[in-house]
Amino acid sequence: MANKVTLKQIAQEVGLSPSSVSLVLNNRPCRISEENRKLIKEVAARNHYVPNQIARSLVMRESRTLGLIVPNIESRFFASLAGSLEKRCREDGYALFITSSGGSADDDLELLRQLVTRGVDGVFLVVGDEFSDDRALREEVSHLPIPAVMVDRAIEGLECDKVMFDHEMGGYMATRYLIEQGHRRIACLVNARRSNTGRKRLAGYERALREVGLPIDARLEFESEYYIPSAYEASEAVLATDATAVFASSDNIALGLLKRLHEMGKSIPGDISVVSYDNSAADVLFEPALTAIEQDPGVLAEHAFGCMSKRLAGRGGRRAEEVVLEPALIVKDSVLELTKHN
Amino acid sequence: MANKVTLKQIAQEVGLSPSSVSLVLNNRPCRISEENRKLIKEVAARNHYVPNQIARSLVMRESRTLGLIVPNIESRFFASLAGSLEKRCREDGYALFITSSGGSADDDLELLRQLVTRGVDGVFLVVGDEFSDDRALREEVSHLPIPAVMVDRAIEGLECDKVMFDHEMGGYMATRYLIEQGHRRIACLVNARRSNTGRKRLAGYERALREVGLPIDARLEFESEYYIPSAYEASEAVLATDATAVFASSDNIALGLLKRLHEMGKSIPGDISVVSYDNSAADVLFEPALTAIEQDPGVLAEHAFGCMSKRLAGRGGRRAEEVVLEPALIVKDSVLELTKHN
DNA sequence: TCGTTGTCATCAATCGATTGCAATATACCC
DNA sequence: GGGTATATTGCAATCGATTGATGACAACGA
Repeated sequence: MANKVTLKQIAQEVGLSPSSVSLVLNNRPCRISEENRKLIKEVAARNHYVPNQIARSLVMRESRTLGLIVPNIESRFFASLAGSLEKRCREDGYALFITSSGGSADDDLELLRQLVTRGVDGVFLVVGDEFSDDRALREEVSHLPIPAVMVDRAIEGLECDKVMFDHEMGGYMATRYLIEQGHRRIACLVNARRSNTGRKRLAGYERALREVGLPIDARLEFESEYYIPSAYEASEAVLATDATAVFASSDNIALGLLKRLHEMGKSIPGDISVVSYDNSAADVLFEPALTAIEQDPGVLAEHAFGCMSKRLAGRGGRRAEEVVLEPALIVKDSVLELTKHN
Repeated sequence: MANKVTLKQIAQEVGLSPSSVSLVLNNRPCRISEENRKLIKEVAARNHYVPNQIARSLVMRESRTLGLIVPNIESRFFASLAGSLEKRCREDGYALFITSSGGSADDDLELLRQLVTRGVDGVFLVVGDEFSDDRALREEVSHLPIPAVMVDRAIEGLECDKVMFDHEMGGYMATRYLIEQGHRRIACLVNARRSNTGRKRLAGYERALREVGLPIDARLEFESEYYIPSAYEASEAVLATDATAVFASSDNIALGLLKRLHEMGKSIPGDISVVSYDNSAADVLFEPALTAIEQDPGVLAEHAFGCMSKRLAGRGGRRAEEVVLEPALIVKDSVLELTKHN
């Protein structure tokens, strides 16, 4: 374990002042003899000198570092988002610090503070979906000294750049598609109690039904958290209905459902049709391949970075920007077309 | 977007010196009147004062922050490792900065520098598996001014704490199990060309065969990257052999294999048995459930943090510590027991 | 000899916090 | 009232780098 080498030490060794060393190593326009330049660079290299960014950003007031807070890095969707975002940041010379909060507003707040006080130039926030008490978090975000972009989900009523897919539209598209395929009794399995996105997807589901005059039947609306076991538990009740199709509002929910279906010896789409959400596990073999509403994390990342970039360049407008992206329906093999004899 | 508030400003507002404010806000033992204490805290709160960690760690020379570099955060295994590690760090009051390199040694190096110069107190490295040119990286790691712990994989010949599962043992266990189930023609699909771990797993596979006197047949050893499409491509050749079982040296490889198997109408384990690796997608429905060698990322994280913790406390030995963990065989339904009539 | 120009390099302030030591004010004691 | 304790608070250096302002010195012309 080597010691940290400082500018001053390098300066001492070459017999010049710290200023000169700094100037040379940063390739600033300055009048230092070619001879000394070489010497400085050589000594710096030999000593494995790396400038202390902490000291540097203290005076420069920028770190070319961005932060990201996701609720759970172990989720495929967020992992993918984080991956895309990091690549994008790096392209522009920013490092991205990815943090995972566990989903509670308190942890979110703590991480946000950590990032801010560590001098990131901006933060991407995937927070505020769960209905934990987020007043403190909201307060903090609204007083942030750096730009923030909310991604995928938002804290309600907060003036802040937002980039997200239209969850209501996604729910609508999924349901609409099932209707078009001749389904009339369509159940849904959503996380409406604890998630804004879940609520919106549910709203879309209901709008699609309403639009064609189908009844909104509370007995067909089921609740599940965004975790496989939760959906697995909830699925039994779903299967006890007379629904011919289910709209599962996330991949994990679909996976839980599938597991239960499989155990009960039901086949898809023979016994029941399924439309899933996210499509984030599309590369994994499913039997059958799941028809799903896709929201590409890469696209989300691209737009989020765009917003951030503008703000960082001071080109952001006074008002918050709101980017709403349209999800896509990816048709595969999990929906049966019913002959229409309703 | 609020302005950043500094100690000095708070001091000015309360009419005391910055030192006093610092002392009070950090709850240092000092003799400041109760009255002023209250005043300071109130003003600080009202102004949303958050200490600038950058300035602070400059003088304190510690940031209570750790860094992690993984090759690809989108991989389930690394995502899970990152998640576990972050939780563990937080328990001890450390924030973890997760970065994802993309797998090239150059990017690893760049990220490592970023982390170090940003003042993390230590780094966890999941690097050095791919055979890119890692001389510079190795050089850098060996001159690091902070503790480093290599996790899951290591740069060969580098004196540095290491925590990893015994990959050779994993390959051995998988193959041994297949042999015990009566298989004699056992193929393997590994990433031996570009991965140390792959090489070791292959070595384990060969040891198991050798141990029972089975021939090591190069025609049964196939190469695949750790990505689904790569395995998918390679799988056709595997299926053209007379193997009754395949050892797939990662979950992704197994998934690619399964996809191809499925397309060819082959059933598992009826037509061919499969043992996979990682078991990181265990919660996902596979048909059938995959028998696999499991290496729990949580365990890896726990030990890695343990090493780091020791180093940070100065309790680390002079020599590097090396923790080798034994993987576990998780038996499920993808292996057929053959009646022994070899 | 003085002034001018040009070249090479350094000074010193600054970023925002921490902290050992010094300083001031008040109280207390004989 | 003189002197010591004690309670409060401030000074100034420090961490490691950046940068606008300045200085030193040589060569050259008049």
